[in-house]
Amino acid sequence: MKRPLAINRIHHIVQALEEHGSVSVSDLAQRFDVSKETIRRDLKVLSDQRRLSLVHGGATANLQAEPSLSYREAENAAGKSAIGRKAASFVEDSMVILIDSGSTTLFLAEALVAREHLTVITNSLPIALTLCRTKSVKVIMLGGEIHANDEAAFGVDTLVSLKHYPVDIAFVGAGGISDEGDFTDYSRLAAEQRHLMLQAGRVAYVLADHTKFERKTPIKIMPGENIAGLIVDHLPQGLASTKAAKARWPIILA
Amino acid sequence: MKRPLAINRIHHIVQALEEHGSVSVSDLAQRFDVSKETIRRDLKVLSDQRRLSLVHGGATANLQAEPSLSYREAENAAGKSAIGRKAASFVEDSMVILIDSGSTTLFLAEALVAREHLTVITNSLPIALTLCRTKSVKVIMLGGEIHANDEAAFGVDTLVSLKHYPVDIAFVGAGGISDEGDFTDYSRLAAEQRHLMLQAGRVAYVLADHTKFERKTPIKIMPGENIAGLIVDHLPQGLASTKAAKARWPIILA
DNA sequence: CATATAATGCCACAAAATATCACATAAAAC
DNA sequence: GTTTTATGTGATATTTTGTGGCATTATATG
Repeated sequence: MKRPLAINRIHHIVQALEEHGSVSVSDLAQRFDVSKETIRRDLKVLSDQRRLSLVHGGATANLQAEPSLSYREAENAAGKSAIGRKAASFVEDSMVILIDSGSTTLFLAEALVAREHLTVITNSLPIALTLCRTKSVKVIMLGGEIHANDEAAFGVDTLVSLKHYPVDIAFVGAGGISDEGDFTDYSRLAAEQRHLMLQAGRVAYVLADHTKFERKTPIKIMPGENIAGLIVDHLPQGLASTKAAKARWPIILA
Repeated sequence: MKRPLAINRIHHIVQALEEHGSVSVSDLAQRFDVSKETIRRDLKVLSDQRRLSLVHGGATANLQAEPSLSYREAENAAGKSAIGRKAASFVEDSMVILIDSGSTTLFLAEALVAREHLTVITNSLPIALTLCRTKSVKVIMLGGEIHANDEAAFGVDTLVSLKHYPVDIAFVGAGGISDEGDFTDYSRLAAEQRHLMLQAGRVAYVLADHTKFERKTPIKIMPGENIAGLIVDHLPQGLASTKAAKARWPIILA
């Protein structure tokens, strides 16, 4: 039996996506007279290439206009919110705290809006904006090059400014957690910056929701001696990263 | 058998929300021919994503994600918008430009969102956020203490960072214009910072709408030799400040 | 202001559509 | 001929949706 070329399907799917904004598995299966499973595999390939986003029943075009941070804010919002509130419970009035960029830490910032006499140092634009509008929290923005995905500053300027502030508690995020229990990041610069942020606080907490235990990013964030705990929403069972993290850090469940 | 893609509903809901500002559960249920419970679940998802706010019977657009309500409701928005567009016309691709904080300069930033290969240095949180979301403009944030009223960074950190960047054009605001035609500001620090911002550019433009000619603020911003013009929406007649400014600076009408 | 009434929201469960996975098979490549 | 790749199939798991009962909220009416 002759087999139609798969590349034609792929091409057609991309075209249909541009035309209609979304495609459905059943429609495509019927149109090309192949099984739905095959279409799903095609869509998975395109999804891995970031050319579309999978949704139940099909796929949808990647919207460029949608800010990536807001998108990440979307996934596991409940868990991240709980982590934010838990982290906020360690903060007392008149403290100087450092808040790293990220979707999870943004929830921490939101949990702090009612506080008074607080000084917050951050490299995140949305966190700075959220807290400065409260008028009761003093905000210091760390400058530097803005990474669009994080909506936050990274770079030499950031690292230099960081040194000038005495920080009571540092709240730092992570890109992922390795099988050895190390916190990891996607770039050397980000990992170095997070390392120095951890060092900057008298004590430091790492904020990570459960999805981070399955996410592997290539660079290790060197930990400091002052890590008081890893705040998570819950621990995924049966993962090497979970087991290693439990052995290495005090786990704080939100 | 075949089920319409849920993502299309979501897209339509978001679109209807942008168009009308609010949506109702019953209308949506009828339009898509699904149960009201399904619509409620859709709205719940969007609510978790902070893309709308639930209200009894439907949902309303969420303005919280907008850059800044205060800026959007700025007085003389039309005039400031014209100034912003005029200022943007001096900017060419691949330039490095400095944009000061303020409501007028925010309109300049919005006029630049479609540009490519541009580097923008700013101390303003909403400007940085607006431009970094374009993904085609490189943004460098000047750090420092955030002043809540300006939603922008001021201070030693800001001044120090400023020195490291070679700026083609500096666009600077002003708190007011004195009877001698000098630009003035609220505080010594802000005036000093604006002075250095003016100096930082090969050329500099001052952005001020007509209301500034009647506004007197106490501290003089020392001007540099490189001021290429004062961009205004229109000149109020019969004021000492207008006459003096016309004599001292090239006036550019937006 | 209190109460009645209708509309809306919430929850739990069941049914249907869809997704996932392991495995079998046929085509293509070597 | 063997290996690799693509596709189909069926069992099982997950997600989505609708329904009905009950709680809550809005609106009208007295």
